[in-house]
Amino acid sequence: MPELPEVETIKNDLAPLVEGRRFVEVEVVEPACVRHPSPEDFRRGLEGRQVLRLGRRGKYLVFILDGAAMVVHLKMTGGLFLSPRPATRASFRLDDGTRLYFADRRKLGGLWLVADAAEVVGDLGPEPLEPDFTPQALAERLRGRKSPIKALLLEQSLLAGVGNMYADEALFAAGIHPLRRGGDLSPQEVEALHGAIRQVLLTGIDTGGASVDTYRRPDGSAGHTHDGFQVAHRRGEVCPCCSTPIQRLPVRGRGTYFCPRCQKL
DNA sequence: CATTGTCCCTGGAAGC
DNA sequence: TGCTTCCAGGGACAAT
Repeated sequence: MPELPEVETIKNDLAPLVEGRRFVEVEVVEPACVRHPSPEDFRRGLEGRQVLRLGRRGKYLVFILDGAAMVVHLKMTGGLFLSPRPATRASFRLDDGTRLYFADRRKLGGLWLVADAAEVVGDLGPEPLEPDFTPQALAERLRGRKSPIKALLLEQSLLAGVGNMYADEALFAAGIHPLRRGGDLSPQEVEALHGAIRQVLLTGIDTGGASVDTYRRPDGSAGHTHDGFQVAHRRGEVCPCCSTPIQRLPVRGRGTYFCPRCQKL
């Protein structure tokens, strides 16, 4: 399930292959995956367009083109690959013969072709790895919020790019119970959480992303981040710090893993 | 605006 | 064994 580190890894893998290249042929296999404009206009609008830069905003991958942007969201099971894959929903050929395949088993992901990427990613919160994401900025966004901190960390308008796995890892690293009210965290706890968020995301990028489900890098290889997970998706295992069994509890319908001893309510 | 619930989608797991 | 049901969860959207 691609979150910020997985999308960043895909971006870093693909950037040297696509930057400066031109789309020469686009095939839409599953029209429903094209969110804007119509599949036919998407194909026509993309062909001939040059990729100036490959970027990322939150969990969105952004192809910055000459006069437009193609935005990709992988949701749960989407991926971009350099060779044919099962469940390919769209494919792209570049002017040097490179091919890209957008595959997505569950069809939840989407593609957009827009004049300005902000039309799709405009409502996202701050980038957690940018300098403007400070402990104070996080505290300000949590102020007055009564929802469980776990639910708030998943709000992309509050903070861009954190998903279920990294939210659990960050809360564990900060020693904060997932059901604590966001607005009730002390300044010290907010600072610890801020540092933990950045640390787990940077570790994720360093280790190629977490292949707990269908996530693979563009060349088909798996990431290694999940090998280092402390609690996320470790159902039935024990806390690496105190050996207490890891608990799983649904928070707003999302499976949440934590250590009841290291993360007290 | 804040909060909560529903829906989309498919394959693997669990249950009968 | 074979069938049915449940569940995973990002995020848009609707309801309150």
